[in-house]
Amino acid sequence: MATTDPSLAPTVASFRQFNRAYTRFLGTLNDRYLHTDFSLAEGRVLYELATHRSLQAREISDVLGLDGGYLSRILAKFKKAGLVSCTRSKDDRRAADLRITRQGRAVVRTLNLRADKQASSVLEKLSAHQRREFSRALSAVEQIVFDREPAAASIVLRNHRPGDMGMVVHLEGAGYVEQFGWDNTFEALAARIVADFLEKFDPVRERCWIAEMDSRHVGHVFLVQHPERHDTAKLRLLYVDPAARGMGLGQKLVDECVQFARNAGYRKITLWTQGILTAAHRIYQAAGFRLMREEPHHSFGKDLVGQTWEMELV
Amino acid sequence: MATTDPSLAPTVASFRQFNRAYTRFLGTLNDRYLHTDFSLAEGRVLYELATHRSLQAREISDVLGLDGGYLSRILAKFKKAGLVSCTRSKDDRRAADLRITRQGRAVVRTLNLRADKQASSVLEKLSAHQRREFSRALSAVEQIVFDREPAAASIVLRNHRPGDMGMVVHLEGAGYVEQFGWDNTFEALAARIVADFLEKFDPVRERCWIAEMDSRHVGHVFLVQHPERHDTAKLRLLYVDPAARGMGLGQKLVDECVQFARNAGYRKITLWTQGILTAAHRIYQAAGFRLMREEPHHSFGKDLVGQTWEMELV
DNA sequence: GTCGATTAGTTGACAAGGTCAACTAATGGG
DNA sequence: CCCATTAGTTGACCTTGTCAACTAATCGAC
Repeated sequence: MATTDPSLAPTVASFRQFNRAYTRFLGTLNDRYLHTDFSLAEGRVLYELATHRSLQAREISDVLGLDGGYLSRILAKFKKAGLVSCTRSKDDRRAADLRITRQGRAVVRTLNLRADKQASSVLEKLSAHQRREFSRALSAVEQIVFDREPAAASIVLRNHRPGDMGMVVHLEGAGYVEQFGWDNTFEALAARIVADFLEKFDPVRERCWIAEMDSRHVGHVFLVQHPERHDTAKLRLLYVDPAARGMGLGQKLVDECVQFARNAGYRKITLWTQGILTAAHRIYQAAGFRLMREEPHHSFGKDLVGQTWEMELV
Repeated sequence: MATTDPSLAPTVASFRQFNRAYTRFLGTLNDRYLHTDFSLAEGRVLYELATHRSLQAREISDVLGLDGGYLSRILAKFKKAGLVSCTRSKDDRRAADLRITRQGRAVVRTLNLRADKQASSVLEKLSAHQRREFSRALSAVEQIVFDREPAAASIVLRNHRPGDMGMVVHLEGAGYVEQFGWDNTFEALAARIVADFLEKFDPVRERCWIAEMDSRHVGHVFLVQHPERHDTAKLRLLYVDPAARGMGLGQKLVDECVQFARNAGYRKITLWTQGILTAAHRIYQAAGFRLMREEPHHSFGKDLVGQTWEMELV
């Protein structure tokens, strides 16, 4: 029965401690649902009704996993209080179409207001930076605990802001070391690239895109002026975090670069990459790049094959 | 009633969503407490008894916030099952000293094992990197939601690893921009400093310390060889995150530097800082540095006063 | 069409978890 | 010594939620 990996132990311990503490926290939070006459289950039913034009009891009990009998009584209470109206369904005369009434909506508004105020009271003392950190942490926990597949739609591209270059170096450094066992001279290279980028940054001819998912930095790419040739752009530091793989993010980032380069008047884009980064090659190929040269070299503590890819812009 | 800051709204929304989801998660998690014959409350009482040699009912109900009558019944059940023994207290013959029995401990072990297994089942598919991220995220959430004062004891100093330099740049870049309104040329400078550090790193004469609190990077400092003078060390990039202020971390980091410099045979340590960083000055002063020179300069988008501090090592 | 299986919703019975107040017995301060 | 207080127990009761039996409508197969 050697089911549990012992190296997981510290994580398990903090996870359990967190769960204990959060159980207590949510207990007081949901205590007599925000000091109203509603139970948590009732609140959830009302919320469900408020977010749909019309529902049947069946659908509610399915979604919320409530016992049919229990739900029936909750709905009876709501009907009596005038919070929902109930008409026999046209299609199926066993079922009843439930709709929230004007009063029902008023109650939901009150509940929402209270819940918002309650949440704010915990969060109001946070600085803007802490707020971002907090959102990021919540989404990280959710993703792992609920095994949530992140939605591609929730990824936002934006330009760089202070602090971003550091994250770029961090992700590149930690990522390639973990995945390919490179040493930290690679991190040094990344740091130098971003330092150069910031210092010589020409907003008309150069750009950096940061991909964020729920405020978390999950990818990036740079397009910069080639140091020697004025009509050539260089694509650098393309990165997609493991948390956001398989969502076409790499392609999206490269496409942004190509489009920008075209608009900026470049005639050619070039990039340098490594032979082992096959996932990236597919992206470059799909975007229209072609492999021009390969040369072996020893860098980052490994024997690697450097590749130069190019793309002519029409 | 304009109590709530509107810019907090997105954070509040994700916080509430998280709470809803976590309520459900903990509900299934604690459902009939791990499929044993114990309720969650019973489990907590037993846990409390297992972690203390001897307790009185009063203490338990205080700590766990349980109703006295309810607790009494829970304890009656435990006594009947032989999980706790109960002797009238010597000091106060109203009260009873409760102790967990051998059988009781066996039950706790079983519960713990199950809880561990359950937690592992959520976490086992994580990579080492994700595990660290997860621990970090949990501790960030805890700190904000439970307003936990971090314990100075929980801060660990270690040397740099891959990914750390990026975090250094990130924290410096985001931190000084947020606090003092500097522009991102400062981040560029930080990136260049860490790139130089990694490339020329001499482990005998140079060092970087990373301060971690619950796996989160909350501070750092560098001690490097002075570029011109062989007998002089340079202290660079001292940083203490707002989350770890007031715990003497800055002092601890500087002291580490001084001690290392002494052991490495340096005769002098020098550092360059800015006039507005008064909190840091106190630390340097306390460590034995003296302000040598000041000169105004325009950098990072601001008018600043550069300061050179030095310390002779005996 | 019609018959049996299925489904929507309701209802009664009941169990688990938890609260409240009254009670006993011991303590402790004036 | 007396009265207010405290530790713990117990009975009454409430809320939440489950289960199974029930009615009424529907659906599919023949």
